[in-house]
Parts: sequence; structure tokens; C-alpha cells
Amino acid sequence: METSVMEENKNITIIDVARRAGVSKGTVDRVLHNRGEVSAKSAEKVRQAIRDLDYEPNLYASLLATRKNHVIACLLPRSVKGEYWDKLRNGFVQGGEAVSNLGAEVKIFEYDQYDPESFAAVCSQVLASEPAGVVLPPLFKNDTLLFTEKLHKAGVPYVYVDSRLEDEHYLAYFGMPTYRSGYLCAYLLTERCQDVPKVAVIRITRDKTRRSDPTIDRRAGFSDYMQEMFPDSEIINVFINPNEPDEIAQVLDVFFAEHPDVRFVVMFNSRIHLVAPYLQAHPVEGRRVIGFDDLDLNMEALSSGAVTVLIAQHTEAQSSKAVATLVDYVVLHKEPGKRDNYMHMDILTSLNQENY
Amino acid sequence: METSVMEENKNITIIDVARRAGVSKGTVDRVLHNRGEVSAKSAEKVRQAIRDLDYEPNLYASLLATRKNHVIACLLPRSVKGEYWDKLRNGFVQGGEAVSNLGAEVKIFEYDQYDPESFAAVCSQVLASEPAGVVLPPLFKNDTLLFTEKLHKAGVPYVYVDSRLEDEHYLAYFGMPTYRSGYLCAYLLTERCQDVPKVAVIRITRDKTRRSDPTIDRRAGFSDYMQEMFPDSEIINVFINPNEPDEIAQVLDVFFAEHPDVRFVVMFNSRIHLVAPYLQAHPVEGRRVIGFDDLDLNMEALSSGAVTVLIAQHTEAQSSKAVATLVDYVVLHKEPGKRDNYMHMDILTSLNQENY
DNA sequence: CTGGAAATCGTGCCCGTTCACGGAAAAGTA
DNA sequence: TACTTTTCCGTGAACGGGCACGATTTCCAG
Repeated sequence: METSVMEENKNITIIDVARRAGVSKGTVDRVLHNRGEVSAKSAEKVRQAIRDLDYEPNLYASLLATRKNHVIACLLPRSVKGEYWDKLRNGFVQGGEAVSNLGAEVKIFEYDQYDPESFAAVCSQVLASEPAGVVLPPLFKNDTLLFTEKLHKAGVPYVYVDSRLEDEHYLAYFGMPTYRSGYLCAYLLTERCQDVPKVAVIRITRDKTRRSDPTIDRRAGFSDYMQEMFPDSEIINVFINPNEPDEIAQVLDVFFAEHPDVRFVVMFNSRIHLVAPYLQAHPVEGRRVIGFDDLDLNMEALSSGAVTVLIAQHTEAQSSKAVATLVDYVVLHKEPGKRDNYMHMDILTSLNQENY
Repeated sequence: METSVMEENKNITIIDVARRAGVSKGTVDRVLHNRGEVSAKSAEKVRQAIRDLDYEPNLYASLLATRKNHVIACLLPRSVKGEYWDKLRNGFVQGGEAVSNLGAEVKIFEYDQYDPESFAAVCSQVLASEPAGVVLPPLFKNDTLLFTEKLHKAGVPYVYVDSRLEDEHYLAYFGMPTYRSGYLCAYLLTERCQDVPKVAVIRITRDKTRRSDPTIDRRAGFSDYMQEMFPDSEIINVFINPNEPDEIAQVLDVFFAEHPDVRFVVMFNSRIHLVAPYLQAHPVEGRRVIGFDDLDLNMEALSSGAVTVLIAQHTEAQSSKAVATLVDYVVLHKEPGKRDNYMHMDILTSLNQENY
């Protein structure tokens, strides 16, 4: 009828432990935070006493006594408001607020996503600031590995978001299963499609630097699904120069004039909103348009009907969880539940985009 | 390049305030918790000093000093493992764990969902236990109103989950927009449907007590959509006795024999898993089956292909957020951001059900 | 003006940890 | 043995706020 959640209040203090181990609380404290200056013998007695009494330190007392502020450094590319990285940034800030009463603080370090140098510069800044933990999306693979190696040596835990490298020491990862998101995209696009689908893949991208790029996996997932289900389907890439936004309408005009029967449109990055105005201005019965990520502009495109479906992952949740996990680890010494956390892929339509 | 999130560490203690107000910290403490025994004059001086210094009490110190445990009472119907109410219950427990280091504790009170008496009995238990806050789904309207009125008089804040009554004093509400979920369901069911859809609505329900029932709104949303989009559509109710589980197959056999052209199947409560085995055993090309809620059994039905889409709302998130909000309010004195929190409706398919 | 009740307020201990400081014991040196 | 250097460990003062207790002041009747 009535159940209690939470261990009964143990009144076991550090002094009880000390008494049982026949030492003073100072000594107990030293072994608790293994900062040496304790003989092996009494260290063992203390550990035994802790085990015997099932002692766990009082969080408040501890937090009160060490009024140290753990700072969590969050690195990410500078970005325009409303863009993907900006959402991620918001998540960092939110996460920071959520844990602010645990004596943790979030510091955000931004760099130029097209300039590895600026990333490296920021990295040394972060190292110099001696953070309690670091969160970052591994944009530049090599530079990131160099950086995280240093972090590891300095004993600073770090968490990947967005995508993930395969090094050994990261504490956790939060992100989307990119391959599967492409697969899902193809399914949603072609579900109940009667004939052989023709798909336009719109590609607006800067010339690639040597960055890790999640859209590659996504594209692969998409292709694989299409291969499996519609071997005869046609997938046509439409390239648009990002530096010439006016070009968009022209290119699409040309394309759809040539391919009037293309009913399926996708984009694998978060920029579907760039083509939304054109699509809305040129409506086609039965056309399906799918994009990624819950940017504000994308959400608008969704509610306006220009976009049919958005595959999203609660960008903010991703980064705020990363911060929370790190803080839990650093101040509460709580190991993360899972190391690799693949976020759920949300399917957004105009009818369920509210309250997202 | 570098931004700090969080106000700088204010070292202003209660003593600073006391000094500035020309009183002792005891007095400051009294006005802080307005527990009287302070003259109007010095109370005002203290308040002024607090404002001047922008003082806010140190959470840890406070928590350490009062090792009182705020208990949050969570009421809900007893239920089988894996059922809807059990998920809600899990959310309560999770929420309790999440805030356990804020000196809060969750106590769960269960009653018989078909017996208002048992609910009333539990209510008085809760009242007697003098909780710091209460979370409950308002199953029995009248009894709930009676109860919450008493809570309000006793100064105990309460939060609704699942559904909501229109009384004045609830602190917050967390739940699904039921009408819209029915609307969404109809959309997902009939999207890209070429001809006039015929829908089987399967209804397995106990004889109704005077409970508030979210499936009514859901049904309404569904009907409205169908009316709008397919005025000629046919919606056929299929009633099944919940007390005769073996009956399910028979009834469905009869039904589908009579209506071989029905391709659309929905259920508005969380029990779609009950018919999943039958549907899987009798596959039909192009059939679409939609159910509600992320019960484990429903998820299995989804991955097996018996169910096409599940409309869910992260049941656990709903209840754990309710707990978190209440605790924030009670121990941190933080007002809830929004009063009515409609949870996002998640669209689950076999391809995105993982990591949910 | 006085005694006593009531209103108001200050003091001091407590909560459980952290950590600097310095003392005692052990080990090393001459 | 005596003296120095390490190693180890105990002590006690914070940390900031809650609250019991009792002291002081105010108020009012007699």
C-alpha cells in the first residue's frame, strides 16, 4: 500500500567510521579522498570500517565544506542563432542551470568550425583553465584526439556529443544513430509508395575540410534502405552553392523542370529550411519532403506544410544530458549508466510538432 | 570566446544580512522562513538588507542543517507490471531518485482503480502522513476534488498527471493532449490513403465507473479528423469483453470475415498488445494498426510488425517531471515554468523504437 | 510605579566534511 | 645515543544556516 523509495537515513558519519577504525576523522578523510599520508595498515582499517558500517559521505556537508566550483568546459563551433550548434549550445546552458545547485558551472568555448587552428587554440585555453570536465563534439578528428589524449593524461573526464570518436577514454557519448536515421528517413519517405520512387537529394554544403561528417552515414543508411526496398529507384543529387543563396530557386527551377515527376525530396543536413520557401511557393500534390533537426526555421517549415516530416533528436536534450552526466560523475562520483547513449529519433509532423 | 553561465559566487551569508539590518542571524532566519516573532520594523529592515545585498541562502548549508526529508506522496492505481500505471509508477520512482540528493523522498500510495472507496481511504492516509507535496492522476473526479481541496487548505501543493481537473489550485499538470493525439492517430492511419478508408476501432474496456477517461477525447479527435478528411469513411466499433481474453480471436475472426476490406485498425487505450497476437497470426498486406502508449508489450508488438505505429508520450518522463517540479517548488521554492505541460506526442515505428 | 505576561530577539550548539597546522612516532644519520 | 628527517596522524577551526533556549524588551493591568 505504501512504499518508500530511498534508503533509510543513515546517521553514520565520518566520525563513526573513525571510531571504529581507531583513527581520527582526519585520517578517514584522507583515505576517502586518497590523498596519501596514511600508512597502509590504517588505510585498510579505515576501508574495512567504511565497508562494515556501509558509510556514505553526506553530500551537503561535503559540498558545503568544499566551496569549490567545478567548471565544465563545453566546446563547440560558433554559430548563428537558431542553427544546430546554437541549439546544442542552449542545451549546455540549460544543463548548467540544472546542476548549478550542485556547485557546478558551465563555461562555453567557441571556435570557427572551418578553422582547425581556432579549435586548437581553444583547446589550449581549455586546458589552461583546468576544468573539472569537458564536453565536445569531435569535429576535427585528429585535433580532437590530440586534445582528449591530453585531457586523459591530466585526469580530466570528457564526454562526446553529436558524434563520437573511437578512442578509449571518453566517459560517455550522446548523439543520434546517424546511419539509422538515414534508414528511417527512407522508410518515412517511401512508405506506401506504389510505384518506383524518384528522390531528389539536395546538397548544400561548404567544401569539406577534414571534419567528421554525420551526413555521410545518414546518406549510407538512406541508400541501403532504398537498395533493399526499391532497387530500381532513382536518387538524384542536386548540388547548391551555399554561398549563393539566391541560386537556390534557380537551381531548383531547372531541376524540377527537367524532372517533373520527382515527388520525394530530402536533405541530410539540418538546412532543409533553406529550400522550404521555394517548395512552399511551388506546391505539388503528393510531394513528400523530409529534413533533419529541430531548428526553429525547420519547425516553421514543417508547420507551413513545406516540409512533411522532420527527423529530430531533441538537440538540447542531448547536450544538457551530457553536462548532467559529467557533473554527476565529477561531483557525485556517479558512473554514467551507459557509455554510448543513442538518442531517440523523433518523427515530427505538423500535427505533433507542438510541445516539442 | 568564453562565456560564464552562472552568477558569480556570492559570499553573502546570513550574518552579513544580519549585520546590515542591525539584528542577529536568528532574527534574519525568522523572517526568512516567516515564522513570526519579529517586529514589523526589524522585519522590514531585514527584508531591505536582503534586497540590498541580493542575498540568497546557501542550499547546502540549509539542507545540512535541517536534515528533514520532504516526502512527496504519489497516488496511483495498483497495476500489473508493464501496464500503463506501472510505467507511471516507475517514473515516480525515477523522479524520486533524481531528487534524492535534494533531501526529498517519494512515497507511493496505491489503490484499486475500480473502487472509489479505496481511493478515498488512501487519500486520508496521505493526508495523515503530512506530505510536502502530492502527485496524482485525477481518476475519480469528485473524490479527487474533495481531496485536493483538503490539500489546498493544508497548504500542500499538488500536481496532476495523466489528465487534469479544472480546479484552481493545482500547481502544475503533466500529460498528453488527448484530443490531438486522436487527431494525429487518424492522420497517421489514413495518410496517403487512396480510397475511402474503413476503420475498425477495437474497444476492450471494463464497464465504466464514474472515472475520467482520456480515451473519450481521443476518440473525438479521431472522429473529427475523419469527418474533415473522409466524410464518407466508415468507422466500425468492435467490442470485446475484457474478462474473456480467449474471446478476442473469435470476435476478430467473425469481424474480419464480415469485413474483409477493413485495412485500418486502432485502439484508443493502451491495450493494443492484446490484439497483436491475432493480427500477427493473420497478416494482411497493407494493413495499418495504430495503438497508444509505450508499454513493453506494445513495443514488442511494434517490433514484431503486428502494430504499425504507436503514439506515445514517454510515460515515465511525465511522472518523473511531475515529481521534479514539485520538489523544485517545495525545497528550492522554484515556481514551475509552465502550469499546464502537454507532453510531446512521439510517433514510434519499428525503425525508431529503439533507444526510446 | 510595579509585577508579570507577552512579544521580540540574541546566543550558541549542531549538522558532517574539509583542510591547514602542528605534534608524535618512526626511520635515517652520524 | 642524540639529532634530523620523514612519515603519519590528531586537532580544531571553518563552511552557512536551523533552531532551541533563554534573555531582554515591551506592554498592560493593578
